Amino acid sequence: MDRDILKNVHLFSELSESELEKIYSRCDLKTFGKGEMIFFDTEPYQGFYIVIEGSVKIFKISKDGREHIVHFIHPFNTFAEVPLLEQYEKIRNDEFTYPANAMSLEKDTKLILIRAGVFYDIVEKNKTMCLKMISTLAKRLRHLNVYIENITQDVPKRIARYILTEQIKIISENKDQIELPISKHDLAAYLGTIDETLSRALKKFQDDNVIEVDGKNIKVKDKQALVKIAAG
Amino acid sequence: MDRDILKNVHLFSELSESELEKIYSRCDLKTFGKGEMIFFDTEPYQGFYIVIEGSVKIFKISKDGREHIVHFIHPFNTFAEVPLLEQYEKIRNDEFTYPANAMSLEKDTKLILIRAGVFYDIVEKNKTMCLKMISTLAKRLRHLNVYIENITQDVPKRIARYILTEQIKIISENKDQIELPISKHDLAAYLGTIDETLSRALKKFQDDNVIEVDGKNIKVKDKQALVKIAAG
DNA sequence: GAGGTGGTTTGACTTAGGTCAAATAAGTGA
DNA sequence: TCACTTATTTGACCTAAGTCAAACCACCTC
Repeated sequence: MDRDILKNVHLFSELSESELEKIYSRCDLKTFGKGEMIFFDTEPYQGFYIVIEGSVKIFKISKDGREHIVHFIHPFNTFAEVPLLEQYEKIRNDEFTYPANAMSLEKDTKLILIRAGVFYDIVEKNKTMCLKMISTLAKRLRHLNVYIENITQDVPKRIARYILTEQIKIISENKDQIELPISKHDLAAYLGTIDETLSRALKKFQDDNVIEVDGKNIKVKDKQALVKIAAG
Repeated sequence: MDRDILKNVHLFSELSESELEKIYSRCDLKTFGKGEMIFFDTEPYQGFYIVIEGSVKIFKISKDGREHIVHFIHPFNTFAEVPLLEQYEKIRNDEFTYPANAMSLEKDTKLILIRAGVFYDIVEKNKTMCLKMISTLAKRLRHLNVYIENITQDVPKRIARYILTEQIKIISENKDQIELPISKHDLAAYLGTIDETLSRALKKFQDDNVIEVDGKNIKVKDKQALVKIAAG
């Protein structure tokens, strides 16, 4: 791994060369296969991760066995920083587990593990990083707020919202065609539902001529209708 | 208001006298009646609040008009800091609304409003405060995680969990008797359900001899059973 | 091309929990 | 204490979305 990769990580973008070097020399690079578990919510907390390549899902399993995906993490973003930060005041406490499970979604997901001690050393000396951390947390908080807002809505609404916000990314390239970046199973879990319900709802949209589904490809045929459903 | 009140606010607990003075001289004290709105999620962001007396609920209204309470805020805690922090990098941007609604829950809820500018001035010079902010956010994040975990469970489970965690506070005074700190309506909204469903579920618990309900007073008669339901 | 192995879809069935409407109980100010 | 508003409970009913079981499909590998 090239050390300069660390510069792409927003959290580290304003560190000095020597600080980067310090982190680089003390972090672990790990590679995971598709579907491989990165950690369980039962295991002791070691530190947080940065995605370099591939993607990761963060999820919880409810007692009835259903999976609920809370985040997808893409390259240069971090995950599992929260226990670290929450513990800040009782620094270096050992008995702490991860708050959720994490699984690799792609064949060669490359991650960097930053151990708690390394992080504390840096953050204590670096206010900019501290502020960035705050900003990251705030964004995550907002994300969870949206998530909560969504799961209180019905499934078609959640799907419509998902498609519309996904589409925003694509529309900038002038297309009404989007490609799901994840499997339908993961999408269902992310939307807080199950495969069957998602499948049926998509079919209904198709029957109503709102979208056209072909595998992972979705073509929006009636954006107005979709917006209306999403707004509910 | 006494200036020393600010010392009770965890976020400010390690500020110097002069810093406290600066905040004190530049903040607004506001009083709200029960049920009075503090802000709507449509109005421009002004700054964050600190509860001095009384309590506050933070909630969202879904399009079908249902209310979902996300937080209850009690004395010496802050709320609505997130937009402030998220904006940190584009400091002092004006066009921003509150992410949710806030309403006073008691007759004389006293709040302090800290405007964005004041906060930025302080935090930029004070690393401890920065770290505390991180820790606050991290805790809030965890709270939301629990919240999400809960709303994916069925209503009886959510109630059981609520009772058990509420009871923890009381048990320290050796009681199996708890008193709901909020109305049943608010409890229902907090548990992500409606009054009727909450009522029926409580009745069921009572019929099953798990608890005894008398207005806001709940007596736990069979803690084992409750634990079992909560764990489910 | 046969046989796997996930991912996805369909159908038949069940149910938690929502809606609507109305009765009761509690709380509050004059 | 009365009158009136607000909170809580109850009953009858309905529906979104979950379960279970089975079929289908699209890639892979051998």
